[in-house]
Amino acid sequence: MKAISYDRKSLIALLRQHDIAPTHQRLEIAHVLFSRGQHLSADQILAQVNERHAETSKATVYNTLNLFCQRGLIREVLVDPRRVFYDPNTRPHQHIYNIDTGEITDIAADALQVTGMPELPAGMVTEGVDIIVRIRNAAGPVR
Amino acid sequence: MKAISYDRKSLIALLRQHDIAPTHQRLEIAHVLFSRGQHLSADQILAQVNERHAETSKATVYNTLNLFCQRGLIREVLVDPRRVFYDPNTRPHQHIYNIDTGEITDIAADALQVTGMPELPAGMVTEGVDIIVRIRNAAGPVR
DNA sequence: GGGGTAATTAGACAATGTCTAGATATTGTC
DNA sequence: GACAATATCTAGACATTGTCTAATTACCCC
Repeated sequence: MKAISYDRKSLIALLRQHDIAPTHQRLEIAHVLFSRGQHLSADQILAQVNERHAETSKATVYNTLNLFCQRGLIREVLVDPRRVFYDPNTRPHQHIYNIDTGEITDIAADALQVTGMPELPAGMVTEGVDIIVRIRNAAGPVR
Repeated sequence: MKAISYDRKSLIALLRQHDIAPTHQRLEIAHVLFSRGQHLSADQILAQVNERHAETSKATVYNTLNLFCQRGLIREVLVDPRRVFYDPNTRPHQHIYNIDTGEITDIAADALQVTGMPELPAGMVTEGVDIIVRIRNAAGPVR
């Protein structure tokens, strides 16, 4: 990750760059996502935003995450059928998913290369290629 | 797809090969999956199995799909955060997902090649590599 | 055919995410 | 700053997908 300082001003600028009005709640949510740089679920974000004082509702967290996705500020990661994770890193990269622990790790895009992409039907364009490498402990899950 | 006839006897043999007792409900569910060779959600399978006469409960459909997955008879496909799709083709291959229509198409495994897999942490093994190519209509979604 | 085990069932429950209508905040204009 | 217009936020109802439980039913083997 490039070293970016995510103070209040940087976050406001970041939202403005993506045509998002920087409200208090949106800044709180952006702060949680970008300061940790981790892959978090809506639930985890809701909990962290309201850690000290309850100040953001569930609806706002979901609305905001969907808005951030639409505007290209963050990305969805679909690895666990039970919930969506959100990735503050939108530069091209792929993911390793530990099916025992649930841990998600990045793979740099320049490491992984895909060749042999088939022709798409006429009029279709590629929106993105998601790669998930599922790993587990060789000895089996810890019980 | 290899041409396989999925009559009752073949399906019974298929389940037995995977250590699954061939009950009436399991055969119905296997029939829906293998005769169409499509990617179906639990809901779609439940509806198709009970199309003529209601004979299989929701719980059984979910239990059976999970059992089939565990025993390697079918595979989960995670492309839509709202529901899991099940793929009767377990040979190595990847998927194209049309984000406008929801359509899922196979890519033959020998077409797509991935190079540059990073080293895994000690004691970890790869369970599988899932690739999803998200496509859409170049002109934007039909409204 | 009887007894033991495995499978199935209806419906309650859980988790994640969406929607609605009313309240609150923000912004631009004077 | 005050106002109006617009955008955002909220609580809680709702929807959907999937799991669990306790009781019933089917299957299998002797």
